[in-house]
Amino acid sequence: MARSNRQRTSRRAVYETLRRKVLTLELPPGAALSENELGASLGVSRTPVRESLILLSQEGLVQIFPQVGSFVSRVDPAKVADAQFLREAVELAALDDLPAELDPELVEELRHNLAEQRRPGLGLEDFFELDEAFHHTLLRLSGHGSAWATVVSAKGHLDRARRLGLYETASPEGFAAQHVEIFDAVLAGDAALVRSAMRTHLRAVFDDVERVRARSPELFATDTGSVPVRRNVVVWE
Amino acid sequence: MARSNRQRTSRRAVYETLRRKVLTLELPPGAALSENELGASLGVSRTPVRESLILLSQEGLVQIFPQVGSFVSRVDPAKVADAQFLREAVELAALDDLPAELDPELVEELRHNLAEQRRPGLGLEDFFELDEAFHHTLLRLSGHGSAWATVVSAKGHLDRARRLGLYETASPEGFAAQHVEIFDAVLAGDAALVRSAMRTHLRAVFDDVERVRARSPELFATDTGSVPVRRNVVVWE
DNA sequence: CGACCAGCACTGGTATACAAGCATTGGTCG
DNA sequence: CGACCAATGCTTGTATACCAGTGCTGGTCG
Repeated sequence: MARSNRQRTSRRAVYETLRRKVLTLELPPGAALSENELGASLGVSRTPVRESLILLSQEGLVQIFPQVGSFVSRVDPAKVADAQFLREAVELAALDDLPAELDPELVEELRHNLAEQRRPGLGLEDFFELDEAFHHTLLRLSGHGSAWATVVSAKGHLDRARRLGLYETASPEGFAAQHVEIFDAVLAGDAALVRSAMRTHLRAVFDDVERVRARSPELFATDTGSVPVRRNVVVWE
Repeated sequence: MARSNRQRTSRRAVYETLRRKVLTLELPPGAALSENELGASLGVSRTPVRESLILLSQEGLVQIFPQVGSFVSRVDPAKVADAQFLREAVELAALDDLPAELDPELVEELRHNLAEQRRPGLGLEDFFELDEAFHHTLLRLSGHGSAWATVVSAKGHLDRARRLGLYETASPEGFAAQHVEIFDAVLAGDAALVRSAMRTHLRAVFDDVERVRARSPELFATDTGSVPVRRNVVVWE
């Protein structure tokens, strides 16, 4: 008898909330995160908050300085590059490994996803969700869907940077078109074309990040080892 | 002014101890992990133990069932395959990305490492350490050394399985020879040869795991969702 | 004898109390 | 006026107390 593994513990809720807020920049890079404050504002004690921060810290989204404070990590260009490299490696390897017969259900899912992406008046957050699902489904298509989890946890830095990029450029249409290009190449079974289309797509995302960096350097880390000052520079509000 | 980021908190010590014990199979798959017992045996309270277990659980090395118990994860073949896939993707992509001029310092490090691997009377644990360092240095050679951290945290399952394999076959010599082969191909700058040698090597590791599985099925998971019984079946002892 | 059921012991989840350490800040002293 | 320094309030780290829920177990009742 399989038991529901879903834990609706308060730690899980806090973790997901905080992670979302960090990724959506609602908690901007550099913001101070006090366990006490967060607990009070979320209506729980320090314990679940603290445990969530530890998890986020392992993902690199939060930095914890003992006896000093916890802070939302600044976007580290080196880590963004790492995430980019890892993601590209995994996604390209997966596409190299596509089966001869594609799962029609997943293909239909992709088709529907792409249609949604082109829906007029689509919100930015909605586009991100569809984008995530698109890439995840591509991985599932090659039978390596569960590797997505690792990619996700590694690409936190990349995601924040991408979001910054889209907030500025505000044109998901170009990316959506690239998605279609990839999808068509997959359907055509043209491995080389799939590879180059995906690589172009992912590199475009990366270039976007670099543009943002030139404009908003304060969100990016310079020295990862340095300890930020306490309360003065806090962006929190 | 850069501050020492090294935290020598008790949580860190507990985490590293537990992780090592899980990876070396000193805590075998399926073993029950009581926060109270562990705390008592390590001389700390539940808190650092608990936080360590949460971290290990995020890595997939431990499973936590609320109000039931925490257990060392059984080796999940699907996760082993995932780790294998991810590792292969990353390492091959890195080797595709080698610079024209190799860092002579790293090359020397690799040469020294390989010499150590062939030292007679080498212990199994020592070989593992060298093996890790070898692959990590290869990544550094391509400038993607920091991506290794993600690979490490994802390949926990793979490592345990590999260890099982080496305990049985007990012949690191074959793997050491493959390492030399890869290294020589890198020096020669033969990208295609590098790729095939590395792929052969990693696949050999994976096949080893499958052999072990046939012999010791009790260490492997069948249904990841099922909750193990409490104290009876415990392998601990 | 067997099925059932209530109590019990143990689990992890959460809240709280205390400890150790850092940074700011305001005052004092040279 | 400036450098120094100690008090103070904040931080995270750790220990402990309590809670809700689970599986086992032994006794009871049919």
